[in-house]
Amino acid sequence: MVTFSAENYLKAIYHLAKQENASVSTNAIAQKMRTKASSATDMIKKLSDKGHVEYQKYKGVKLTEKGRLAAVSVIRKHRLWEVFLVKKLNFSWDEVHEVAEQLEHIKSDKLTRQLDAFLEYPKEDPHGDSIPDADGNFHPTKKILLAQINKNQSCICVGVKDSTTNFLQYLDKHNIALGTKIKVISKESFDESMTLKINKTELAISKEVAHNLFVKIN
Amino acid sequence: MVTFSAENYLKAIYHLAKQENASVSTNAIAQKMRTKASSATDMIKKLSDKGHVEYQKYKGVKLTEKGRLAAVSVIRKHRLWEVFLVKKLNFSWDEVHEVAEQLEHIKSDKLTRQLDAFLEYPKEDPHGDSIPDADGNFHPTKKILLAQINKNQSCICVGVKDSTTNFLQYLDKHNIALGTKIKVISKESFDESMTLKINKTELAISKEVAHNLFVKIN
DNA sequence: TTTAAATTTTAGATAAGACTAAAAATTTAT
DNA sequence: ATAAATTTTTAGTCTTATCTAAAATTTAAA
Repeated sequence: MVTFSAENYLKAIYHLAKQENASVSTNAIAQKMRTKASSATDMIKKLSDKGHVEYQKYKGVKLTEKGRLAAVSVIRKHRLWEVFLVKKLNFSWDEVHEVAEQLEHIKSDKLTRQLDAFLEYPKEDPHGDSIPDADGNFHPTKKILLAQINKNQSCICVGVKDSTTNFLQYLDKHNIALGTKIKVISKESFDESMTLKINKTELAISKEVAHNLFVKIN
Repeated sequence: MVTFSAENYLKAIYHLAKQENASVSTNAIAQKMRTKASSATDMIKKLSDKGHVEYQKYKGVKLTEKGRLAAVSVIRKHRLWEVFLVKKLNFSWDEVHEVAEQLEHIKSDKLTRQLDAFLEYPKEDPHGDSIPDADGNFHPTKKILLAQINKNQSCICVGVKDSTTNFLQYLDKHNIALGTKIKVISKESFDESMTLKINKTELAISKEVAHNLFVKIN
């Protein structure tokens, strides 16, 4: 049985590795986990003993396939729960993370499977991040920043980069939510501002907004 | 912060105390928690230090109001999650307990509140047990055994006492589920068997069935 | 390339929760 | 009422996860 703490370390290592096969340093792990390097070393040894990471003293760690699967399983659960919280329990985007951090550790394959079905097999979480399937495979993430959408192109809001209450309230006020269809009417190259069409209404947005909203095409 | 383990002990003490104000012995707690008496003593001291129980050496413990509220809060969450699992995720009655044992420890008032609303404020869990409200008050449980229903009286199935797969499959086969309306057509005093009417169909059941099905009147 | 700085590991402590074995207190039985 | 049995507590050990301080190693700089 993998402990909650071990699962969190695996997740941290997974996120830090980003590009497959990169080695992650003890310090980086400690920072991400908000602990001390010595604590990270301790846990690394345990993970290594259990075959979740490949470890060479002073050289950092790499996830094994077993470790990667364990990490991705936690990420899958985290993201499914986030969808549940937003879609079914009316949580806002910025409230879900803390609760999902707890829910992601619940151990029950049936629960995960049924939750996935109940949510109708979502492909992305409320931040626009791809949800891995039960086998640990990712559907490639299609999310890009709104700033990268061309003139006259349409897209769908899938998440936010900045999830401060401030920004979320701004979005709320202008009727931008998860799934909202957005069409880019014009782009100003000098200040990177944009004009959008949202439900027949035009909206002028700044560079800041365009760079903090994730969308997907189609 | 109350640990998972402390929450489980509080729950155990609550269930063991049954009638308010009864003192619970160390051994009883240890048995219920499937640990040793010495472990129970250790935890009792911690709970006492934190004001969750009143403790006198060799005399057992009583929950304080603070302890009672903590226990009831866990029970509330447990039962709400059970309803969720059965009603929304198609779990059967006997599969929910293990998972609910994990989910009951998730800490988020908003989660509990919204889950309650999402489930439309259920009053009973799938076993027919009353779900305490957010202030720790119970709506009195109305569940009784089917065996206690009089001839010509109608009732609604709210839970099972015996939750073996065998029994659940029997119920399934005869179209008895949570919420099924049951009318008692006749009762045999010599073997305590009964004849029921379920959706226009008559069904003869044995004493064993009558004593393992919980129902409520009205 | 040798010293200085940063990183990583080890050693030794602490706290939570559990255990065993033994001591203390309470009950039960004779 | 005293011995025997049972219950409860204490004392000491173990594991997991954390910490601090010090030692070892690697990296960077002069």
